[in-house]
Amino acid sequence: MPTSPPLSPASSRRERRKEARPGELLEAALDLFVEKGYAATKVDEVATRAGVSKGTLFLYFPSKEELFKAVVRESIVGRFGEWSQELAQFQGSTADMLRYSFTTWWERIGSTRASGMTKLMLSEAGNFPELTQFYQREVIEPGQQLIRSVLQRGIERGEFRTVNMDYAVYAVLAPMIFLMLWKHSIGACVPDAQNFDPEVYIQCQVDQLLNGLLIRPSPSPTPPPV
Amino acid sequence: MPTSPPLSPASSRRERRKEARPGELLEAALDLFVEKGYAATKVDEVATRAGVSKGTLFLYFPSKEELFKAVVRESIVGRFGEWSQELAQFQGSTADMLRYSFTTWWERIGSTRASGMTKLMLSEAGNFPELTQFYQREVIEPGQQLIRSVLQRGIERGEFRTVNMDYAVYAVLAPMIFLMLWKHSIGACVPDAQNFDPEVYIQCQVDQLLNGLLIRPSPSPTPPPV
Amino acid sequence: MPTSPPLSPASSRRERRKEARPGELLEAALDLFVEKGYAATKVDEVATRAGVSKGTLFLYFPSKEELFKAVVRESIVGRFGEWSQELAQFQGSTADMLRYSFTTWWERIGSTRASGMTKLMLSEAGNFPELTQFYQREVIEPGQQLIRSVLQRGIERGEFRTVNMDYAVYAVLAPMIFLMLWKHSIGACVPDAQNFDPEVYIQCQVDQLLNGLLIRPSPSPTPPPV
Amino acid sequence: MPTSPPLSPASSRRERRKEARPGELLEAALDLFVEKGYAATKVDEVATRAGVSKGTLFLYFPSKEELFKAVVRESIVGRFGEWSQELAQFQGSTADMLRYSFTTWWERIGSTRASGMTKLMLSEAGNFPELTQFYQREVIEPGQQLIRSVLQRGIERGEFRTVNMDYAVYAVLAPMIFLMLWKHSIGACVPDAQNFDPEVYIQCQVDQLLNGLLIRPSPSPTPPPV
DNA sequence: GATGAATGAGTGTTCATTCAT
DNA sequence: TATGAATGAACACTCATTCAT
Repeated sequence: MPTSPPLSPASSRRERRKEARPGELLEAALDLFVEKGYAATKVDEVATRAGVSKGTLFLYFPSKEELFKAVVRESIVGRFGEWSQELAQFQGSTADMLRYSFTTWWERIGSTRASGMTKLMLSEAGNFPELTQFYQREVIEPGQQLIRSVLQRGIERGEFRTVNMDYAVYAVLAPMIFLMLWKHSIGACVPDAQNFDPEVYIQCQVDQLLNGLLIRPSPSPTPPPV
Repeated sequence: MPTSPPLSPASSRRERRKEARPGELLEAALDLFVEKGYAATKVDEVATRAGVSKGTLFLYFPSKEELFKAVVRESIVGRFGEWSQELAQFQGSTADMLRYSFTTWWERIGSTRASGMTKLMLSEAGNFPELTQFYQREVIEPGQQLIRSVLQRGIERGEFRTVNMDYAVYAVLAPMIFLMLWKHSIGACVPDAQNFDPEVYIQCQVDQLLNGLLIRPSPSPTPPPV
Repeated sequence: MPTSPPLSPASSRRERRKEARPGELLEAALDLFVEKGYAATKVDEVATRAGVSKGTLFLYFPSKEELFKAVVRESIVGRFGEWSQELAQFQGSTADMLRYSFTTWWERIGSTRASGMTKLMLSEAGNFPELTQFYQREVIEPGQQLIRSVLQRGIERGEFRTVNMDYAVYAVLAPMIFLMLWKHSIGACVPDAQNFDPEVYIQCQVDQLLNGLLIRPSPSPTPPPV
Repeated sequence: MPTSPPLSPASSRRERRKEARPGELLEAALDLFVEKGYAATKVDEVATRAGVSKGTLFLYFPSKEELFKAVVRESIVGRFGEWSQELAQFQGSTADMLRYSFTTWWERIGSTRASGMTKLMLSEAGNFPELTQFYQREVIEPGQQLIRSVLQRGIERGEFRTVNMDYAVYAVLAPMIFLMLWKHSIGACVPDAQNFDPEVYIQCQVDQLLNGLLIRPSPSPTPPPV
């Protein structure tokens, strides 16, 4: 080819951008879906925010619905594997382990945009049943498994009471889900709810989770070593 | 004509229907909003389900948005007064009181369609800022107050630990919100989540709430009388 | 009849009102049609302003269109007969006669609601062809005839130039129509057009009509008596 | 293929259409607005007549109201500049100048569809207050200024009587407005009004405007040179 | 006669999706 | 590959008209 080869950085930038297109679109879509919900998000807006035309969006995603599904799939944290390993190697009391779990969850998920995704997923579950099942399979189930393993450890090591495992999981899950939901609904709208501090919330929830409400003879937050 | 005369004119079919219209429409709207979400619910469908024409709906509600607001108001607001009185007169331990609160909440709200509206309200919060503030003011705030009063009683009577009240409220609220959310999202889509029993869930949550996870010297769920 | 005869004024009032219904409706309709035009006037509003229900309106007028036609027909001033007689007996110069015509037209038509009717008729002419023809026959034609007779008198008495009668009529008509139109369009919207005085306008138009723009040797507004 | 290649890409059918769209839509809208009035004109019909779909119309005009405004702006505004210059350079008597003004007005506005828009604008003035003010500012005011300048010239050169300028303007304006109104209302509906010749009308109006009705010593249409 | 609840065809407007360039 | 002009099916909402009471 006698024409000039793509030496110019502009050209390479373009190439890079080209490959990055779907990612940029997913980013933009994630933001908007989280911010406004599925129906209120316009593909036009997604494309514009991603810096491409509406037509281009449909080059990569055959429909708005597929775009949404892709966003959910893409933004799902597949980090349960490493997380699981991390916890497997955890040294120390299970109470500390639980506390650590909550803290790292907040750092890695709760405080990031991924939490918005979860809220969105839960909100739209009814309209995307297959997606919901996918989500259940890929996120919920592994997540619950992780929680279960922590609880199991606590029980086996004689630190935790022997609770009904099937439902105890929710005692751990609920505060997390609640926090994600709250942040993206009431918390984002009602101004005087702004002096709600997520990190304090988490500390209180863990404390509550471990110690319960009732006065106990030995009031130490962490139980005495057996 | 010897046949029964229309004794009470108010009981004529037309008249009765007229008075019932708003209620029937709210019923239909409640069903559909809960089932499909705000955007996916068409006013046509609401009207049809209520057995009237589209025009009639607009006779009673000036817009879809107002219809939604009316459903929210109707389906959630207003029972806090009697509830509050009920609890004020409660005899017995605060643990029992808490258990009672959860149970009646489930009977009156959690297990009804109102829970679907709560889920929807939280999902759509961002799209209806004024409604969200109304909801915060009329529902959330009174609800939290109720919870607070129970916790306060427990602490004052020496039954509960002295916890950070501002955040302890969420330890009670979160399981409820979670349950409503769960029922209407994952729970409604994932078939094998069907062996999830809300009543067991509630019992477990209350138990957990009171006793915490950690082993305690006296393992009785309700503490021995001091 | 043992029941009380309708002696009460309330009853007679009602009866009177009943007979007056169509008139009240026409009044209200005239006001609203003039104010907002045909399309922007809602039958609901007409009925409400007339103090009856929408259904009642349709008892007297089979459709909005017929109501409009009735309004036009009703509000037409059938006073051309007496007017014609009045002018036939006029003593004095035809210039004075013209001036008198303008003045009385303003008093009887131009300054009254009837002028709004004319504006309305002209605005909606295209959408009500049959009505327009009726209007032409009942209003325009007699009106032009009246103007023609004045001009004719002026010419025959040697006061007016011999002008093309078919078109000279419009020189008299145009200022009147213009005034009616202006009042109800620009004049009603543009605030700074408020220092427009219709009576001065009329005086100027008559003066102009008689004397023209060009300088003339004898500059007296009214010509010297022959 | 030996057939002519698309030499200029801009001339491709699609491209050319694109650029022509707003114009075609304005044309169609102008026709329909003039023919049926604002309310009776359906955007569907406008689009169809312009050969596009309804959606396309909203690509170029955000609402029916804006379309209407655009038609008004397009069809009437903007020729005052050149007109003003033309008249400033006019040589000859002011009577001739006035006659010339009427003639060119008829050629450029009166006889075109723009006159229909003027009529519509005046009819709908009350329903579009902001548009009416715009119209007043952009059309009426400059137009009156033009007329005023002609009259001023006549007076200053000693050709015209010293008339009340504020109202004399209407003596020139009224015949024009009347003609536009007449053409599109009575004139378009009443068949026997068809032997009304606008050009004769204009000649007569100018003659009348200059000479008035009254007999004058020197009956020459144009005054003798001073 | 009078009501006003009910209707449903019709209207402006939106927006995901297509496709010629 | 990327564009953006074009589409048309849908939707919320209106309002003249009907009719049981």
